[in-house]
Amino acid sequence: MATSARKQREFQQREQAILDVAREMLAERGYLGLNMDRIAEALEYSKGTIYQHFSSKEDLLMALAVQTSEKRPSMFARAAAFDGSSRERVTAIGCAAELFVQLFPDHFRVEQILQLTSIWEKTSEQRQQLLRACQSRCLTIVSGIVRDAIDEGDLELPEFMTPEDLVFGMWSMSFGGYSIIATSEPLTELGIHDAFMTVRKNMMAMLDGYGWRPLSHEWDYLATFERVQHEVFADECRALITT
Amino acid sequence: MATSARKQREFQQREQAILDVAREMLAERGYLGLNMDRIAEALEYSKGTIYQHFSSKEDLLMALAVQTSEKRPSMFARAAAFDGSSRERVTAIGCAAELFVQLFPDHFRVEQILQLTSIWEKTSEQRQQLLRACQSRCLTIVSGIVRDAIDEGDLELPEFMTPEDLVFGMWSMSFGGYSIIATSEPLTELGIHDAFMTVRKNMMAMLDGYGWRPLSHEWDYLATFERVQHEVFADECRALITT
DNA sequence: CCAAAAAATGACGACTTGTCAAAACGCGAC
DNA sequence: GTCGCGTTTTGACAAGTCGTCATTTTTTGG
Repeated sequence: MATSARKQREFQQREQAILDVAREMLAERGYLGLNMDRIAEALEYSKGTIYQHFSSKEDLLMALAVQTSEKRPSMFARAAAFDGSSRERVTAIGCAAELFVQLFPDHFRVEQILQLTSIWEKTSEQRQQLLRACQSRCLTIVSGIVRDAIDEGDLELPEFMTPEDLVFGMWSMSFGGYSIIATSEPLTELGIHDAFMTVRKNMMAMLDGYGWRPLSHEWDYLATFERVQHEVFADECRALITT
Repeated sequence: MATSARKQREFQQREQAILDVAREMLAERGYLGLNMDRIAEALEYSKGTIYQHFSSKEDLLMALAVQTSEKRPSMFARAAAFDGSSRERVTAIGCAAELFVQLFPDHFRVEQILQLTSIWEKTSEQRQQLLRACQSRCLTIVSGIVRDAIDEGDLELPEFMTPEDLVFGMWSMSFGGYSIIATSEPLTELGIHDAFMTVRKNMMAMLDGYGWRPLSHEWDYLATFERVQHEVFADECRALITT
């Protein structure tokens, strides 16, 4: 007999409830504090039931990562559709990336945990691919903008450089910057007073270095950044403030 | 009664042996595969003896990180002493950073494991400070070069930007880039054929963007890079090749 | 050679993860 | 209503790990 629709709905609701509890637990007590028994207890289910949804603790972790990761390509797509020059559009991507880490501050932790190979290996192939697909979609969106810039004559890449090489630079800069922000706390003590602003400026410098026109002294990209916040990600920004 | 010198030496040798075995185990089987019982067994000591050296598994991990980390500031210092323009010297730092990750490819993993807050918290305050001190020494060396550049008139930073903000950019770029290289394997599939070279070029673009003279089209910094490899880090490069 | 100090041992308690036989449940048939 | 059968849930359990500490072994100085 096919499982009734109601049953299925309940199953999905429970899965979401597990994820919610797990997310909170992870944020509060870290990877070692995430505990299948406690999750079961908190939800008043038995452990066996939890294991009907996730084959292991690592699989649960991966599910958490997938759920959040899926929001990034959609944010990137909205940013890429911003009406402006190619360089304004890549600025919009920067805005999306920054908002993403601010909206989902725990996601970075989860991703870092999963990058430990011994943990990654214990997760299901299927979920691994879901995660890779998100990454790949993001990269495609950004390299598309780089190609547009070249086609429109705003950018000429040096010989032997592909658009992907430049995307790799932006990726490194943002991933590295946000990782450092997330893990090395006393950045103000090191002389960095607004780390997110610093990431933006360093990114602008790199794009200036490649000669992506209009250069940052010819156009106020910080203003573009704010326009994107208001025009494209108004809801997200509001959510961030009320949090 | 003072412990005899021989005893002390043996103790230190054993500590090193533990670290060696742990390092290998970690490289082979990851964080979850690192196991105190197995370490004891491999060395033919009892577990209690291992715990005389390290108060916990996490403490052992931290010791591993400290041991490798200490080599970075010394490499940075040698790079900073390179005889050339300020921008050549910062290129030398880039060379040191790249060599460091290539010489100690596992170190990145260890650092990433430690960054999981739930693990970091279980390590001793003393070792935490050792690690922070290494980081701080590196930052000081690099920001010193930036200040030299400003003093010598090779660089003017935009208003409201400190030397540390620029150092943060270089740090983000290299940390992010090397992290991605270490964890996202199929980079060639994404269109990045020589990821280390790409990091170098992206770094040059950022410094060009800040107008750090001589700019990269006025000076062949890739040649400088190779000179540094031969003149400053000849031994390290040889070690890398023979590995 | 002996006694006291130091070092090494490994059985043990506490805690986790993941399994699975058994119990509880849901649902249609009668 | 209640019976029977397939499904779902349960929690005791096996296996594995960390870290401890009373006990045993080794070393040292006299």
